[in-house]
Amino acid sequence: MIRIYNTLTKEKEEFHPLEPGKVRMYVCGMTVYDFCHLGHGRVLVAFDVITRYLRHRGYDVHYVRNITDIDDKILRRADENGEVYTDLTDRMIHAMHEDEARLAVLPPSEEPRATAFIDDIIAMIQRLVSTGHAYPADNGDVYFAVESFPDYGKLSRKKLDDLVAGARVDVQEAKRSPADFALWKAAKSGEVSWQSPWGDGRPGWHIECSAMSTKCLGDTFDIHGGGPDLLFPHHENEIAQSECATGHKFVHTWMHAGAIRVNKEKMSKSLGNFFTIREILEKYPAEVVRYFLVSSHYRSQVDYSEESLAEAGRTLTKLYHALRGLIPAKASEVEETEHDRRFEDVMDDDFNTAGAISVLHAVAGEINQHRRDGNEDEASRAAAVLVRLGAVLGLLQQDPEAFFQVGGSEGLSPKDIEAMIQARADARKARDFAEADRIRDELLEKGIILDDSCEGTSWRKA
RNA sequence: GGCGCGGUGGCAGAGUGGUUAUGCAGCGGACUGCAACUCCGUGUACGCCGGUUCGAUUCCGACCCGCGCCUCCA
Repeated sequence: MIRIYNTLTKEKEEFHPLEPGKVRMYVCGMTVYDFCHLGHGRVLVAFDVITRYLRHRGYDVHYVRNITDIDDKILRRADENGEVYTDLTDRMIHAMHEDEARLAVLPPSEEPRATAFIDDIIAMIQRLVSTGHAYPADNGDVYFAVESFPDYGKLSRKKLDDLVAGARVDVQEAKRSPADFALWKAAKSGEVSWQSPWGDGRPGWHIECSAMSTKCLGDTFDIHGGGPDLLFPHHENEIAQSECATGHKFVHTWMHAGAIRVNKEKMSKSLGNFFTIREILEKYPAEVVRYFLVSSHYRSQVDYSEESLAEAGRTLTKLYHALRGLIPAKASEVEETEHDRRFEDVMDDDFNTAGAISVLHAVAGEINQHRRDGNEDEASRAAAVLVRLGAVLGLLQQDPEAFFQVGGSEGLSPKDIEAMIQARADARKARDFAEADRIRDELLEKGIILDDSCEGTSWRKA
């Protein structure tokens, strides 16, 4: 039985999808005006693992992750760059797909874009206007009337009075209440716009997710996820719009990832302390970054640091060492082990990936023991277990040699390295250990570590 | 100020009312020509103070500290 922490109820609940065996999940994706940073990466990887695990447990998962490709920030950035906004969004969507692929994030089942759903967005706003939950204002915008929805604040636990009193919200003459938010924004001259009953304009920030999720998954669906900073106001507003428009409960389980921090502060656009995924991937192998993300629970805050990434690299190296030189048995031919059961036990508990990784280490230890005992057959069966459990976390799917030797060495081709290894082997055979060690040291200086074994010598990047 | 989350061994990070997390680093041993890899062994960790209990790191209360949201941000 899978249990999931639901932000709406603030409790871990047994997970029962609305339709047995089927999971309908929506995750807020990117607003595409810049490269993805590690915070985006965390959400991408977290929900990728969740999807993989739900499928592993036999659910048919329909995973929708949107792209918001029209918005103030996009228009501003395109303007700064002096380009058509669609050129910017096309470029960023392409970059995002590259980042995802490198992090081994599987594509969602559907990836709807806001600009392809303008008709649905307008239809939803019309429904809200006609039922009195929204109103066109004098400035040409259409606003959601927050006070028309008594449940407003149920997700973020905020009281409307506090929000208004806080006065941090955008004070707008045109709004009836300061907490009201825009569903439709009137176009300024020269801006991209779509026709609507309220004049030319474009959607406000939150409505696109309500329209797309409802269109793709129905009025009510199982899981809605996203980053921690979307909880308010974005998700709160989505609930208000959707429940008022459809008259049904919007989402059963709300899931929010924890923040990535840098020096104890949240990594964020506004603080400017963010590292883009591609920046990080210049310094660390993608799987190491993924391992780092998966090694803590998806809801906990996690500090990004060079040291943490380095440690993740050392640890992942150890796991691949267990697989190196082994041909894993066919996973389908290896029956369920107690490791599989333990893995499911911990993952069933709100996707405890940290616990799951400890199972991976237990399996690796078992492989190494079998190998040491010369029990190749058992080792290859255990390797199959390691690879199949790794797959659920999106780890350990590479050929170990590819992992160890990624990129080769500066100035040395794999061929050069092999030649030096052979020269060292000859020296060792002649018991010229000074020469053998000289060669090993020379390679080490160039970032190559040698591992001897009874089958010969293999190398890896330091 | 309001709402919420958290403080676990040198570090990272799970978990539990009484029994081993796991990983990295360290130390001792085995293996090795020497290393690396691997294996074996090795650490009286649960912010502070009360309470409940036969027993609390785990439950309850207060306190201290850190973080997040309350405004665009994943």
